[in-house]
This record gives sequence, C-alpha cells and structure tokens, in this order.
Amino acid sequence: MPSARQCPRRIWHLTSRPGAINPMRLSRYFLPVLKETPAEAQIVSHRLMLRAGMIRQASAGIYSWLPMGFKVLRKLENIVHEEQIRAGHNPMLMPTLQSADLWRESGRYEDYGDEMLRVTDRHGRDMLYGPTNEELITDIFRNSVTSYKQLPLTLYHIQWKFRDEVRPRFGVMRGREFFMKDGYNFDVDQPSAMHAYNRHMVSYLRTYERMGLKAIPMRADSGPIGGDDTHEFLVLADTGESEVFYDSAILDLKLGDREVDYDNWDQCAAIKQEWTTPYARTDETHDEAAFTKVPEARRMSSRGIEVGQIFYFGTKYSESMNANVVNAEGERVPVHMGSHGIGVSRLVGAIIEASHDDRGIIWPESVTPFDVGIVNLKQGDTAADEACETLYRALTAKGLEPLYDDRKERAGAKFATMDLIGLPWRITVGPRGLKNGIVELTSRKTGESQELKPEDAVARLVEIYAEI
RNA sequence: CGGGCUAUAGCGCAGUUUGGUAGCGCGUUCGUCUGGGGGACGAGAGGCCGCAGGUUCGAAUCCUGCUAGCCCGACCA
Repeated sequence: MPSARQCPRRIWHLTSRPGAINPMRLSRYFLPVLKETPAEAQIVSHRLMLRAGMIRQASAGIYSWLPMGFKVLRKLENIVHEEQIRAGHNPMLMPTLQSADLWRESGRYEDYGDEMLRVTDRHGRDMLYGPTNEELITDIFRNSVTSYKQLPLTLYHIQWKFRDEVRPRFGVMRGREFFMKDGYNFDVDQPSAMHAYNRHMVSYLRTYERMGLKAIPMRADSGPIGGDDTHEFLVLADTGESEVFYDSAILDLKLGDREVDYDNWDQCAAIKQEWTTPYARTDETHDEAAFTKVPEARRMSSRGIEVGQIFYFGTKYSESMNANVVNAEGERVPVHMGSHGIGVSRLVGAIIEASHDDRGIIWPESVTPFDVGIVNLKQGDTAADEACETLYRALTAKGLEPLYDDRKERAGAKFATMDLIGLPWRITVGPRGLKNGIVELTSRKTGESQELKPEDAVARLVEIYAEI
C-alpha cells in the first residue's frame, strides 16, 4: 500500500488549508467528559462516546457531534475520500432533501414505507429526507450521459441520510440520522460492471485496513435495494447485530503494502477471489452444509457489525428510469449499475466496539482525534510547564497534533481523562523525571512506557506516525 | 408496531406505597492543605419534581390525558 503521505494527509480535514493541523490545549477545548455513565447508554461504544464527550443526543437516534467526536468523524471521512479518489471515483455532493417525484418514478416512494421521512414544503410539494440516492444519481446521469464512450463512471458522495427507524438504539451505531458514503457505478455491460464491483471490494478492504479494522466481506442478502450480487463488510464484535459464520483463515488475509492497479480487471478479480473464497456468511445467507466443509478448528461463529455493503443490481433503476446509453454497436441499452455504501458515523462506534478496555477507548493511530496527549503532572511548576510547552511546539512543528492537558488537575484525574478518550500515545512530564532530563512515552494499547529525553520522544512519535 | 419500564440539580440516584412545601453522591464555585492514577477539609451556587388538567386546606407523592426517552421482540446501514 502506498503510504498515506503519497496521498496528502488531511486533504479534506476540517480546513481548506492543505496540511493544516489543529493541536489543542485542554484548558481551551470543549471536552465535557463524564465520570458516571448516562443511564440511556447500553453498549460500550455508546457509553464511551458519551463519557468521552464525543456526542450528545439531540433526540431519539439523532446526535450532535461535539468537537472530539466531530474530529474523528472527519478523519474517517477523509480516509474514505482518499481511498475513493485513489480508486478513480468522482467525489460530489447531493442534497439531503429530495423531491418525491423521482421516487414515484422508480416506484420506491410507495415501497419504502414509514422508514422514509416525508415532508411537505410551503407549496404543498412532497419532499423527503433522503435515505439513499439511487434515484437522484440516476436522474443526473441520464440527463448528461448518452454514449458508452463516457463510461465507465463512478460517482459518490458522503452525506447525511435519514431513516426513520422504529427503534433507534446503540448510539451512532443505529441512529436515525447517519453519515454515509454512497457511490454509484455506471457501466455499459455486465462484465465491466463486475469489474466496478471488484474494484469497490478492493478499495473498501483498503479503507477498513487503514482504519485499523478487520472488516470481513460476507455474502449477503440484497434487501430492499434489490440486486444480484452483494457483499456486506462486517467487523467482529460481541455487540454486533448480525450473527456471522466464517472460516478463521480469512482473518489472516491482508492487503498490506501490495500495489493495486484499479484499472487492472484481472488483479481486482484475483483480490476479490482471494477474499471471498474462505467461507464467510451472515445468518441470512448461512449454508450449514457448505460450512461443515471448513475444517472444524477453523469454523468460527460470532457477532458482527455491518460497516459497509456493495451491490451489483444491473439495470433495475436504469430500466425504470430510462437511463440508457448507446453502445459500440449503435444500440440503445439500459446502463448497468451498482451501489456501494460505507456507514461513516456508524464506523466511529464500530471502531470503539473493536478497540477499548475497561478504562476507555483505544484509538488506532490512523483515526485518533489527537496523535498524542501531553500530561503535565505539576501545572505551575516552571520546569514542567516549560518542558510541556516545548514539546507541544515541537510536535506541532513536525505536523503532529498533540492534546496538551494543561489543566490544574491532579495527576490521577489527568491520567483517567487520557485513558478515557483513548489517545494512542501519552507523554508524561513531571518535575521528578525532568531532574534527570527525561519524560515518559506510554502506549495506550499496551501500557508500556519508555523513559526518553523530550526530543527523543518527539522523534519516536514522528517515526510512528510516518508509517500511518 | 406489540410487550415492559422510566421521567426529581449538569450526571447517577433516593423520596411516591402512607399527601404537609425537596434530599444524597459525583460534578461545579470560592478558600486552605495537598500534588506521579478521578485527594482531604470548610463554605457556597444550582430544581415550576417532563407537560396539561383534576381531587384536596395542601400534590414530586393520588386520578385523567398527553409528551419524551430506555429495554425485549419484529424491522433495518
């Protein structure tokens, strides 16, 4: 995999200034952490997101994203954009509110039922808060693309969606309002549409890998979107909503550093083949007879959180909505389509479900809201204050984002806060260590500490993040 | 949408059975002592007890109706 630096880091991140970073002093940051667990939160990611001051519930299944939650959300969005662009897809933005007319044309205005939030504007026109965008994108496509020469084409956007769930729960894991990447490919025939399918599978695998997640593609049901070929990507976690069955061999697969040419049909097909060969199904498509052919020691079942799905659905929408192109033989044919989604807001919860301990969150380096926490053990002590300021400036100058806990709190409270919010690295600065010229660099994940000179701690962190 | 439950200070809760004018812990403010894993002591601030109506001399408490939220199920990214 090309390193993140080949694809500029944070191109979409919070500010339009390329490479801009925002380090922070905790005394000036809005981080309302809770010592006690709010009663409404049942699962660990929801509890930790509330306690770590990442989100606040606005109403059932609808959340405000506070600064630290927002920062993680933007980092995930950023990774998704980078990997989509790398795969050659076109970023764009469609509105949240859509006209009901397009949905009447596809027949889904009636089919979608109460999950669709319907509103009426002042002129009495039927509108809806989009739960997905097949109709809108097909309309855009059919008005501008008429020839196979303009294909293949993949358009995507990352936008808020709304599905009026009967029973929202689990915080952002199953909210009514959610932030999602959805993309749509348009191809002249079935074989090229299958390449688009395979290309998406590869880019999704890479996206999840960069987020520090093991997301397993599993053959799935097409559900209300309809279609022929579809895979869901699931992250294993006890709190997952789906029961999953898989060959443990699939856990060893890794894209790693391998070069991928997204225009190479054979290579994309081979990678898809590699990931879909070991048995992996959700309970909806589980086949007990096929499963028993997996060696018993490798036969696993557990729970999984769905964090993405890819579909090939052929001409389902292009036929009903007259999205046709002229092919090389001069015939007018309905375009072949697929759609692909990544639940970006849900991923925040899924990552926490997959990475936490009893003290709090443990962020993977690639998505952490801040790269490192600086804990000043004795605020007001001249040596400690100066050492922290120097570290803060040095890290920032190297392009890293520190969160400096400069509050007048006791050491225990500062450690507890750092553990709760889960920054992967912590530099502990106190008068005792400074007498010997050292600070402590601690891994949140392993708890291991090393005593280093301040400048060596900075160098070590630069090294760690260069690999992310 | 069926079944169960909850609503009292920023958060977690008690008080409701038996009606008498609101309390605890955490947080928060100020002070003193402390200072390497949520410290101690002292003094404060903070509530139309979800909303509306009713019963009563008097309602957080009893009655009626709403609203919001949570859990189990069905459904779903």
